[in-house]
Amino acid sequence: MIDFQRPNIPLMAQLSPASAEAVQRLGVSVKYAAGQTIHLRGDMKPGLSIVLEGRVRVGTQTEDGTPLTLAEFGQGHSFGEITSFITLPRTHDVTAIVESRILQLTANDNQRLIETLPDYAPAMLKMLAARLYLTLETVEDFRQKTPLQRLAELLATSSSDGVVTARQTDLAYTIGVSRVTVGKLLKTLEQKRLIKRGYRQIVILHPESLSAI
Amino acid sequence: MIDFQRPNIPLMAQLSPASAEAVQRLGVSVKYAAGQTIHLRGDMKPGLSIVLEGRVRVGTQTEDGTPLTLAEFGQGHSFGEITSFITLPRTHDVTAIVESRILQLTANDNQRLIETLPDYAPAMLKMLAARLYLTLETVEDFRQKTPLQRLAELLATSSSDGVVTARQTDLAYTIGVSRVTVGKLLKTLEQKRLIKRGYRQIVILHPESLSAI
DNA sequence: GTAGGAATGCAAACTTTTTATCATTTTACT
DNA sequence: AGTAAAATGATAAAAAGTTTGCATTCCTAC
Repeated sequence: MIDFQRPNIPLMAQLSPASAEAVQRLGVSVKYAAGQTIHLRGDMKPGLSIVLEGRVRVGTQTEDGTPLTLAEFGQGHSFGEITSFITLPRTHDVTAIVESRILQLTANDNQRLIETLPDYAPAMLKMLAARLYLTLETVEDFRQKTPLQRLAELLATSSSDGVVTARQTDLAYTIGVSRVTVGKLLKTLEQKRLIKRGYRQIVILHPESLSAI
Repeated sequence: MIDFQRPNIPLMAQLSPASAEAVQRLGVSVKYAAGQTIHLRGDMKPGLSIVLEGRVRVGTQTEDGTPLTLAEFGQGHSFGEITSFITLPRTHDVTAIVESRILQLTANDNQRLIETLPDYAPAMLKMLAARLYLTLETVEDFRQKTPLQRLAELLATSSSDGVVTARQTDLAYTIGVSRVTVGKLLKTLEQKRLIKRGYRQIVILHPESLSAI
């Protein structure tokens, strides 16, 4: 097994303490209440955001407006990088899970940081490259893997302390199948004693076997 | 209809003529014969490549080794950016379609360009952001759209002069279904007079209706 | 602590996709 | 020009996934 670099890097962790502080001085810190929307898919408001405190949920909605969760970001993680470099609509909804402080940087702020902080552009490039890599792998998974494999991988990678806290509806959306199918797949995984189904949560009993599917 | 920036930008087109020349001076130009492999999925050889002349094919292989085409890149386009920023294996195979000259830049070269050319990092950031955007949209398409919609979109976006030159096997792999399904879908599109099926090619009769599916 | 909403479990009917084959057409190569 | 390989067209049977519907369980907010 080759020891790859972990391709999931918080932007702030890549910066020197001095640079991280310069970033915080330039941006505007905004407080969001639990559940509050930070921005919506389709918004044309450009800018980079960094989670200073708290936790945010990245997702979309169904046509009928039901929110769906795709991922969560904690402290030090950034989002909205794309819109700070190129004029494009937001790809996802972002809402605060708990009360959170988000550092907001305009495209101009971002430009200035690139010019003034020598380690900023490299950190951003590395982060974007890592995110692109993960996204490309996701596409390959959709092409080549079965829903069961995608589900097993999702559970294995998104568990913390052996527990995945998510609705089946969200798991379903993430791997691109219906909720009913996720229900069936979870049942087969449970019958194989790899997981245990619960309300809004899955307990991972055997992570290695899950990843191996 | 909002006029988005086209998110498919050749790196070299983003650089000033002087910078483009500096890039060429630093890298090594390698000539590849038609059909020759430039690198393979899984390779751990890092580095950025730029197509100076010719055309390359990006793809993968099935387990039995049959090559599959996902995309083609022409002059000015770059590939392998990810590996020049972070130590990760290649995500795709790349081969020359026709005799091509490829500029090879090591991770160190790349680093030096970031430090010395003021417009290099911004160009690279913009390109990576654009590519990430397209890839995220691809993931969303897999989640939300039907194979027919994915096929129609693929045909609409990858036609040049109203013709898409590709095997059904490649179209199938790209949209994540079997060749038989692509055959059926193409048949229904033909019956709707939106396309015309041919050997190794699809003629687009009505691009607007295709995009509208 | 209870009511109402949210999430899950499950079954049946239906639709879509895959797999497996095979004939036919087109192309590439000698 | 003739032949072998490659690609396409098509079909049937099997498998997988979706939709619909409903019962049950769990949780949250009065």
